[in-house]
Amino acid sequence: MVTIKDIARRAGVSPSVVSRALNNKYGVKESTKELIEAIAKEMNYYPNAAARRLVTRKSGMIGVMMADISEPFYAQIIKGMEYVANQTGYTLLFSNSYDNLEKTDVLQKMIVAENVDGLVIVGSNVQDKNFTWLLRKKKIPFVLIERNLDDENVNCIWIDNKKGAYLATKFLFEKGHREIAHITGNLQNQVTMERLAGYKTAISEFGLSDPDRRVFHGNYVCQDGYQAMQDILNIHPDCTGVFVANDSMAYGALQAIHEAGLVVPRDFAVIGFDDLEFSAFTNPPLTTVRQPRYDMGKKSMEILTRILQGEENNGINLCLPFELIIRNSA
Amino acid sequence: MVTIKDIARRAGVSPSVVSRALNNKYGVKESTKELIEAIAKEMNYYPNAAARRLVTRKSGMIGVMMADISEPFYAQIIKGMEYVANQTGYTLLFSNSYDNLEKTDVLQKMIVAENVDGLVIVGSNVQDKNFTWLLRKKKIPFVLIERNLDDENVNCIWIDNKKGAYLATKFLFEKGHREIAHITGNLQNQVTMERLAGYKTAISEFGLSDPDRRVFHGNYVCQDGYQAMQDILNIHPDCTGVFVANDSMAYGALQAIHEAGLVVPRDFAVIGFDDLEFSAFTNPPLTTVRQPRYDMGKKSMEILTRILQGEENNGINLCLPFELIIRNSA
DNA sequence: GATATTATGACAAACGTTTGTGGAAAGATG
DNA sequence: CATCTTTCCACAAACGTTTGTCATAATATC
Repeated sequence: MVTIKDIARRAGVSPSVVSRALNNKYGVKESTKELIEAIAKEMNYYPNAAARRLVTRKSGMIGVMMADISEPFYAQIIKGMEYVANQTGYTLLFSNSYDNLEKTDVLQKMIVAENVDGLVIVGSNVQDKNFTWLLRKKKIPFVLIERNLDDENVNCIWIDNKKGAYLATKFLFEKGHREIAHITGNLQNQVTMERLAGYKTAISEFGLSDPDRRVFHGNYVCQDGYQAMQDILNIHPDCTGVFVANDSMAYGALQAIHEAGLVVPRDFAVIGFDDLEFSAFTNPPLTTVRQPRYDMGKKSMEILTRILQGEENNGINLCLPFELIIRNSA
Repeated sequence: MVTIKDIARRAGVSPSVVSRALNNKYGVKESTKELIEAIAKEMNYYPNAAARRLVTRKSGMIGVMMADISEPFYAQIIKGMEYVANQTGYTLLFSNSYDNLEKTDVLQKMIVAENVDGLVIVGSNVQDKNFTWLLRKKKIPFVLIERNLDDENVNCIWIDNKKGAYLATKFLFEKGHREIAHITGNLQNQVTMERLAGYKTAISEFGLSDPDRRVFHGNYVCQDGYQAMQDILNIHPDCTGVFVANDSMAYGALQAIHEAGLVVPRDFAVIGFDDLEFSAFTNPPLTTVRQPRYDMGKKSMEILTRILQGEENNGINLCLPFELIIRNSA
């Protein structure tokens, strides 16, 4: 391993000068700085991250917590975050919070063992006061994606799920559907509840039948949408449209409808939520509510880095626009 | 920050004893060990990773390089890797090698700055001797996924792409298709060439027309499959089947066929490669060659950890089985 | 040319661990 | 009781940086 001392020896200076030179600090002659840089490059020197972190008490890492990194929903968010992380030199450290129990320990490790400089948490339930308390005590900035807390000390990036769900349902109504079902996600999830609320508001507003009657539950995966859709077709043969809480479940619903011998959108209308990459390629292409996922990731990192550089304070609350993408499934 | 010294003071022992106690090392009395553990827990102690890494010269991290973490292809691989990483306590450090230029620098950082204990590289072209040289010199074990080098010092996990492609093409032939096209991936990629070779072998063997005539190129994304399929339909109206080098492009192909007013599989047969989660939900569900992606990820980490624990040597060459998944698109 | 000022670099401490070495206390053996 | 082991723990060095302080050399000022 080539260290700062090796370079110092070769350059005939002390290690501290090398450190200052390589970090563009004040107090080293231009010519020796150039010499040192040349030697460092020639010797293929990279500063040891552990040593640097130990003394600076900064890790140069941003922790990213999500339910399950392999969910396609997160792909664009990650890409957005990486885009700015690459520019600013931060390293992203991912961690899955499959269930909430684990989360606390994973978080602790990220915060106190790995010493992350900042944190972005997407879609988790952070009622847990312990958690924000720790972060605040250690003054670690964090931003929540898919959450809208009205705490003016926490940064949030979100979309208006209720309105999105409302408009999706309304779209079905305007297409002439009167018996509209809804497949929800996990009921512990705040987003689920917001979308459900938007659906119910629309149903009530249009004077349709009891809003609770046609609500079916899933957990945001294809298979659940498939199952729920089969139930809907069995229990409510008069149904002609469904608003599905996310695209993955909508895929399953499309298949169930198809297998029942019905044709979308002629016999049954489906509208999803998220606009995953793949939704343009379903058969028929899925009408859905687009979330600006790439932007969500990008903004989250931008906010974080600005706070870390002292250019901005906590308390950003960013509501991003969604967009109704009309394709052929409704 | 609560350090080992704080615990030592509270327990009335020296820091070294605390370290040994917490790491289950020989030489500390059972009762004091229990005392120390209790205090550590009460004070919510987590060892500082930077300090530990600095002295042990081990990072507890495994670097993972892939072209683009947001590609759905990698999701299950990642999940497999995480499954064993969670058990063994390693942390995964991801990095994208969008293009090969960057790769070297990213790798250098991973290896010499972050000090990763091991590396898994999926799908990259590692002809680059510089690269393996550095890893070997530093004795960092690594495993290549989707590669089959006959260097007996490097660990490889792969599937027989040529055979898979051959069987996929053969399947179309047996279904009665005589004019079979192929949409390839990026031609710089070894996997692409293997699948192309399998296709050509089949075409030649069955005495079909010049194998090169119906080969079209894409770059593994939906849009390319869509485009290539349109070209096929225009240029070769006699074509009735296509073997597509991966599922993403097959999705695009399905859509192009559908938009041309043709029905799959009645008018045109499509067979893909990979078996992404989503392929069961296309319309019609996609017939494809399944790669055991979860297993690939899992095995890669298992091999790595065994090597790191000295239980095994380099030179593992693991050929995993693929499987022809017959659905309704062919 | 003497003094004041600035530019440059050397020195050493610190970050929080791990680990080799040695020493004291406790126990075993005769 | 003397000696030999063993058990347990304290001490100190080391890992590769960064950074505050101080010394010297170079330059400027009069």
